[in-house]
Amino acid sequence: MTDHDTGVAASSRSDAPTKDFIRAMIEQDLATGRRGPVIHTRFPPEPNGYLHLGHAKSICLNFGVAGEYNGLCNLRFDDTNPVKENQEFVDSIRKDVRWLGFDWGDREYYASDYFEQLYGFAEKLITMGKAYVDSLTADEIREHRGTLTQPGKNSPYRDRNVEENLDLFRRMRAGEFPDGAHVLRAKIDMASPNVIMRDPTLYRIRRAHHHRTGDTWCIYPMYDYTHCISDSLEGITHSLCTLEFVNNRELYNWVLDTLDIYRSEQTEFARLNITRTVLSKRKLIQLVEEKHVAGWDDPRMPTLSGMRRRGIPPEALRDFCSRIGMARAENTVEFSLLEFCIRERLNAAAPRAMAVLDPLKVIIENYPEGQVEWLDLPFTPDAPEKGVRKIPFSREIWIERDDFREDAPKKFFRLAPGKEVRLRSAYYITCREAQKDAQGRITALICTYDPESRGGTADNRKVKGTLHWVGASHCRPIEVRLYDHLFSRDDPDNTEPGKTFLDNINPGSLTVVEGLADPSMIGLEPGQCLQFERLGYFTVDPDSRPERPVFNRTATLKDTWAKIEKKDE
RNA sequence: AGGGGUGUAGCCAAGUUGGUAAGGCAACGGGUUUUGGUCCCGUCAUUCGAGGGUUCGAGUCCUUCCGCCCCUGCCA
Repeated sequence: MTDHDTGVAASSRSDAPTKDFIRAMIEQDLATGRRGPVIHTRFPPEPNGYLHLGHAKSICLNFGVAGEYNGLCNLRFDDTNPVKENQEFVDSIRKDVRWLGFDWGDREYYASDYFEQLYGFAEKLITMGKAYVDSLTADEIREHRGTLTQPGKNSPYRDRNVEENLDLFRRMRAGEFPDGAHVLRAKIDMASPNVIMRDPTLYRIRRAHHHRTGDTWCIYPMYDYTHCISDSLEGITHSLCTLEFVNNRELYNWVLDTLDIYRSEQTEFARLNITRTVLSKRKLIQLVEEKHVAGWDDPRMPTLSGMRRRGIPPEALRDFCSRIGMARAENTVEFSLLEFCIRERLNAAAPRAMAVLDPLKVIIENYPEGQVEWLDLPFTPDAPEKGVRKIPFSREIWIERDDFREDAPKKFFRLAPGKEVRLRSAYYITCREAQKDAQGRITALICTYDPESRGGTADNRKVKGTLHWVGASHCRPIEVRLYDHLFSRDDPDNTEPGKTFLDNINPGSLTVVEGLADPSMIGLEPGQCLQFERLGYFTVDPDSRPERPVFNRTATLKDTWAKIEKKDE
């Protein structure tokens, strides 16, 4: 699956999409040799949360192009803000990137590994007169920055001489000043129309324990200063990031050009949005911390760990990322495209099985009492030679309550009084009567079967309906967790005044039911995915125990009947 | 004295130098089917944010206007 030379997974699709603007640019760079013979990218997450689908787009891009053009892709942790970052996030990111199908070999880097070099470059900027220590408060700096329409004002400390700046900066590092007392700023242009260029902060004093450097440092470099130098040090040829960093590109170039060191080319692409979910780390953190979900790996979460637990295969995610395309226009991809990718992959990969989620007892009155027949259910219906599951048929079975109607509408071709249906891989049965309790609720169906129809075929009778079922003699209870969209709106952020995305959480996003399945589904390994025929794809959850199997519904099957029924209403 | 980015179907998205609007998802018809699944076939932009101009010919070039997104962290 993975190619160790490039550290990149092979494409899962043969019909590759047309080249996007980034690949077109890379091909041209390769043709002209402008950026050397080997392209080098990097995936640079901040370890302040778990990876989500938006990151998957970036991972597939960065590792993807490296693989396609025989280049290299680094994994680099952008760990410059110790108050938000920790080792748990680092570990989860490594695990998730690997799970998605990519391998960075020995090229695992940390911005924090460059702290000493970064510091050296800062002293160089000071010596060049291109950076100064500012002693304004944070509020004062904000006031001096001006607004979007008005230029800023120079700080009174802007003209400190090199010696004083150097002395102050060294004492900042030495811990002589309290947090917030000073910052190091680039000396650029307080009147720049690009607000980012108005003497951006390069270093701040922050007494916080860093997950890798411990208490070695009390000053930490800012993103704009760190990222470009990290790219430069690693020899990155193409620095790909999302559109909100377009304005930062001018500063990216300024730092490297001023220092006169190797410069990569930053290129921006549109970040991913999906209907019915949020893909902002801040919001996902909030969902977890305020316990709106069970954790980062809650199967409803758009995190890689949540989707893994839900049972979504990494191949489906890679396919999704290649299908959504790569452009610079804002976009919101419909959730149905992800569902399509999941179903397409699982339809090919998941063995078939039968389970009943809302059981209704069927008694076959002409079937011998005590008799059990073990019938064959093919793992893959289109290739029965690939193996079968042995399922027990007996006088009493369970079917889906949904599959019976006392007053069946015209297009309903499941069970109804007097109607005949096929039981999947078994016999034809005809409903004789429905038994009810005192409240009128149906408790069981009395049916007869046609002994000639074993295997599901008999003469040339037209039987439209085929039902899934489980034999009552051997079945066992299973816990099934049914998931729906986490949010009830296409755009959860589009709220009424005074409300937030949290008000759009779908209260019905999780339903737990107790279903029935035959014994072959007991004791499966977590992560194993099955298709429960006519219902959907279900994946064994890590909570599963032999005495209590637990399944997550990964995706439903397309349901044409539900559409017909809705239309006829 | 704001700057930057971006508009092609319900959604995503191709559309090199102007030559007569790819593809996928969704939707809708039909066929096959022991899953109302899969698979197969078909339909779905006289028009590219709007107006004007250049041209034999404009999504592509020029021009004016409009919409949406990003930027005023000692976050990334």
